[in-house]
Amino acid sequence: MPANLKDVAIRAGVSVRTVSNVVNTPEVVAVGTRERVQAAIEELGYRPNVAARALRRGRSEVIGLVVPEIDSPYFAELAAHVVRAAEARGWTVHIEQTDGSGPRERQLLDGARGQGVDGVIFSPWSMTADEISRRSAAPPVVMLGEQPGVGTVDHVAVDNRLAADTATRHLLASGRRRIAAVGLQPHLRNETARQRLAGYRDALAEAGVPDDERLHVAVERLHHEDGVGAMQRLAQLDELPDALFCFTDQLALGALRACADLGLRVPEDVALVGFDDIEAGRYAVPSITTVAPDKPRLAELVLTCLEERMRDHELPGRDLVVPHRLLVRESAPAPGAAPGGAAG
Amino acid sequence: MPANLKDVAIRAGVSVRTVSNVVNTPEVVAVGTRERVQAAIEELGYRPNVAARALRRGRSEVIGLVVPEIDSPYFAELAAHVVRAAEARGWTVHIEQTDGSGPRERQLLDGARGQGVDGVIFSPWSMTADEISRRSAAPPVVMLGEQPGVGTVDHVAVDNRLAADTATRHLLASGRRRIAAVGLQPHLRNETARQRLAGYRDALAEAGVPDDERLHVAVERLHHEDGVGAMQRLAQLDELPDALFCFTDQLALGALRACADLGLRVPEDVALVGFDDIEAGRYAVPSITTVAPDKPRLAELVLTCLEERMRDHELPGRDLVVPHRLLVRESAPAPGAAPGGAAG
DNA sequence: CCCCTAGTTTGCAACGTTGCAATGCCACGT
DNA sequence: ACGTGGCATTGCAACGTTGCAAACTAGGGG
Repeated sequence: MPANLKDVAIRAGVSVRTVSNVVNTPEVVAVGTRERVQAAIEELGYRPNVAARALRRGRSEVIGLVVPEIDSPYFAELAAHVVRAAEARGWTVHIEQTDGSGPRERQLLDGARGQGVDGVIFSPWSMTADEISRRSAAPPVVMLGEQPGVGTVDHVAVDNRLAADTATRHLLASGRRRIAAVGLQPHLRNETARQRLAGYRDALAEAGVPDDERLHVAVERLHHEDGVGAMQRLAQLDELPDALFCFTDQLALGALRACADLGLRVPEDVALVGFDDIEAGRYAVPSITTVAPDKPRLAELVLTCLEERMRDHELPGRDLVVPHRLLVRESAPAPGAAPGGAAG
Repeated sequence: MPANLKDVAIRAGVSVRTVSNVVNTPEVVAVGTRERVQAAIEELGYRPNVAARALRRGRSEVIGLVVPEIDSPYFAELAAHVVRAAEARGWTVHIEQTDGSGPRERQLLDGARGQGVDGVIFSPWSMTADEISRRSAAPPVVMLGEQPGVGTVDHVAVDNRLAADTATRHLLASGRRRIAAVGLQPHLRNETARQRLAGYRDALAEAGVPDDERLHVAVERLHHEDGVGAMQRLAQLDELPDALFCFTDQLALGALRACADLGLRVPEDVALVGFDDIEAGRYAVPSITTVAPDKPRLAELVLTCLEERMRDHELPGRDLVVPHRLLVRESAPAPGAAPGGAAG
């Protein structure tokens, strides 16, 4: 049985309340008493019971991180930052996986709310902001990823449309004209993918390059294997694409693998741009040119957002943008660059 | 304010206790009452308060997963399995990162214990089983990774020595003789690395190949960049190695990248074997031959272990082995295999 | 010598839930 | 009509903590 306040109180010869004060507001306790109590705490190895504390205080100091899959490198890297940033605030992080399924997202969001977390970071693939807003009350929610319209929920994301535009322009600038867009998920209400497609179209339109729908490749998920499949399908077109804008680095890495199998050289025959800047993309051969969201900033911003909402539950929905930059690497080098050279 | 049992009780015209019964043991409640109460629960959107429940029951249904870094693909993949397996048991998972630092491991292990988790899955890089055993009591701990001796704590791992032996034999069988071992971490008490080195030596000894210490490469961490550095250092030896046994796939991927930069062909000039079977290794060019632990089984086993220990806190420390297999892929093909072909 | 103040310490109640054991109710058998 | 047994429901207390406000102590001024 772990020691509780009472045990410590008896040992130190003070009241339970005083021990609680030593733990929570040591400055109001006389030095002598404080030391005596602290000694008793050490001796008994006392740790506050978080359940009791949460019950009494009405706060658990736990937040939920609800993502489609924690083993996708992007989410894993993000989670690492979130956990660190949470720790700096004295919070711990619950992880839940939705696999991107709508029912599961709904269930978890409802579940997580009763689950005694103080806030939820939610990365939806199927649910829209609207739907989420409607499930009112309880712990504040901050969404990852863009959303159409402004609900009552905050959302934090890079400017996907602009980023996709930048990425596509980069390919256009190096002379590519048949640029495929890989990563649409029409079976999900994936607003992020839509924004990226929109940005891709912006760039094509601006450059006067026709938007050939045969170059839009839908995928089931966003894993390596989907990238392989996408490239294989593209290879069957009458005319090969000369570049791929992949909506995630994992897709790009899959496409890269498929290119190798198809005997296509990257970037000579096909250039590749990815999204997310996952670690593996930096070390691939060739290294993957990618759009890098500022992940530490993203994590920090999301937590700040939650923090503010915990203080004031009535805040209106906000729409926060995280900076990003295009990291030009080997799979889609700068316009006139000489071939070869190390990763960025 | 979320509804509580009392609100529901009033609405349904029954006692608080009956509502509690409906929630926990519906079979003891008369059908009519049950339906009335369930309706009230729906209407008020009642969710049990987990803090109160945990306080009263003495169990939180939360387990802690303490790993060095959640963004390492191996741990991310493992976490995904652990979360899924936990969910099947109605548990949620807290994630904590130690960065492999000893003090931090100690702190978290102690912290997590007071933190109201029912059990801890702990993946140490610095602490030994001995040390962990000594920090007695409170929630049960199951360790990931091998440990010397048998403490009072369970540990679950693949047979690293055997696996390393198999991997090294594979390289020897294909004619390699100067095989480097990459991934020692002498600055940590990393027993896993030691076991892998031991297995590597077993294989060399058996084959009568001298164990050249210059081919043992220590690394700071186990990331891609460490693999790059290791390969670079190996390239400066008088005589190049003709194979690398890397203790993680990330190291192997880093080495692969370095080989490309050094103009070394894989596997023709240098063969690579990794460990962990992370997704990225399956799609690399060439794909990485690797030792694959059965991760789903590992997760399942760890949770079963915890479950048993929750029931009986006095169980002796156990030493559980998870199956593994060598996946032969392109970076170190089978002995007489023709070059080329797809990943496994 | 007493009162007041500031500085410490304390008791009580409550957070929402569930274990325990008691109570109430009804139908059945005698 | 009455006792009995079984099912359904209930009240009380407690889990460990902290908010609140009261109580106590000592020191200084009147």
